[in-house]
Amino acid sequence: MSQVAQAQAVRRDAQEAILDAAEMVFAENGFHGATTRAIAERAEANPALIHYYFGSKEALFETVFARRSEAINAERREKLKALHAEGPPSLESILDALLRPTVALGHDPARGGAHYARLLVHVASGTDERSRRMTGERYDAIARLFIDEIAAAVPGLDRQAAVHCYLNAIAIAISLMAPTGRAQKLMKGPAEAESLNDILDRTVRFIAAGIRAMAAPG
Amino acid sequence: MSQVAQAQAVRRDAQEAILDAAEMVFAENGFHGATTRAIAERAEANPALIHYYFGSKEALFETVFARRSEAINAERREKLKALHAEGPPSLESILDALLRPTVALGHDPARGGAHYARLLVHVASGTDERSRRMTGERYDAIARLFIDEIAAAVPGLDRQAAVHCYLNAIAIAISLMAPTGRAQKLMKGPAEAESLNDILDRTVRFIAAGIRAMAAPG
DNA sequence: GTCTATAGTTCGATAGAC
DNA sequence: GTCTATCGAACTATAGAC
Repeated sequence: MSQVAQAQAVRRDAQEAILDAAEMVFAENGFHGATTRAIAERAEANPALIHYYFGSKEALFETVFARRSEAINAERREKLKALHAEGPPSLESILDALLRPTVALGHDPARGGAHYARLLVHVASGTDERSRRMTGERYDAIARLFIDEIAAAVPGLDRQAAVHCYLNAIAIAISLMAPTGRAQKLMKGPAEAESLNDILDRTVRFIAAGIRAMAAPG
Repeated sequence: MSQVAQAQAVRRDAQEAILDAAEMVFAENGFHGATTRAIAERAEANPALIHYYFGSKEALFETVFARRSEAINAERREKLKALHAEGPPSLESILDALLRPTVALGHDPARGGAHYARLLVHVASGTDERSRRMTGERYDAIARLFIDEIAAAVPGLDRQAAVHCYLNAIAIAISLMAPTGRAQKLMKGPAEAESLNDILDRTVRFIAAGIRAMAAPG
């Protein structure tokens, strides 16, 4: 490796180290609860590098939020494509394609997205202007795609109802992304360990039944 | 009114003005995004009064969060009591009793709880230690009560499933508390205005169907 | 390209006058 | 009980050395 290539590798690693650290620190307490100092410290990088690479704390936040969104939505589209290759997909398989890429973030350590999952909870449930804009920019297109899929899979479901069904599904997905331990706390007896597939199966069954109930009149 | 009583009235109003202002400012950007200066400014009170009355920003935050929680849960218990006076309540009526007092906060201006609704979204969806503790302190008891009600209303639903059903219901309720306009944004055509009763009716129908699907095996 | 040092604000909290 | 004034710390961001 030439000296130039090595320098570029170091430089790229430093940027990614900052992004990884920022993902962790922003996940903990959101945008306002994080400090660029804490991010630089965790990245073992110089505080000034954050501004050199990203320009501002705000720009770093948006970069971190955007970084994994394309991979998530690409995975969703691939799953949809695979489903359609086998004929009209079932509502359950559509919901699995929608939920699995995000719920897995918090439950599948191999993916390394646990911190992004918590960050996504912050932004997706935020009511401030920035959160709404960022959510829209990265997730409105995929939302419309899945709303159309849901509407097509359930006869009698009009588009307005499909939108509400999609938002209900996402609301539940958000609550599953970042485990808070509240379920275990509310159980009376000892909680059984649940696999990702168990969680998705029961959740998809719940949402699918809810959606079909919205198609029936009255 | 005596001078003493008047002074006490003024003092009580100042405290409440700070609480009202804090509710608004904390609602906007959460705990870390709020400043005691902004709260004092909006309350038209002296910044030092916040520490005099409440001790710290942290204590003020917890006081604001707790202030409306008892009223919300008392309303839920009253609704449950009224339902039981007419025999075993239906699942739908139980869910209405659970959701209406919180969803109404954001949609019923007369209640004046729109800011608390947004604050509740922050805390209830937060994954940090303080959010989890505060949610547990104020809402775990009522959660266990409704989990028992749901389990009793749906034959074949075990307690573990009832806990998940409750959490799914709350996740959807949280998404409805603070309107973000995303539903309107995702509609293709012009959105029809929805009343609180319309929102609750369709949401209760969705959740009830989901819960009943969890009772059936497989 | 990466660092040190620090500017310029703004924060939560408090001391002390009245 | 309520105010003014301010402290010390922490913040984002940047200027300038290397």
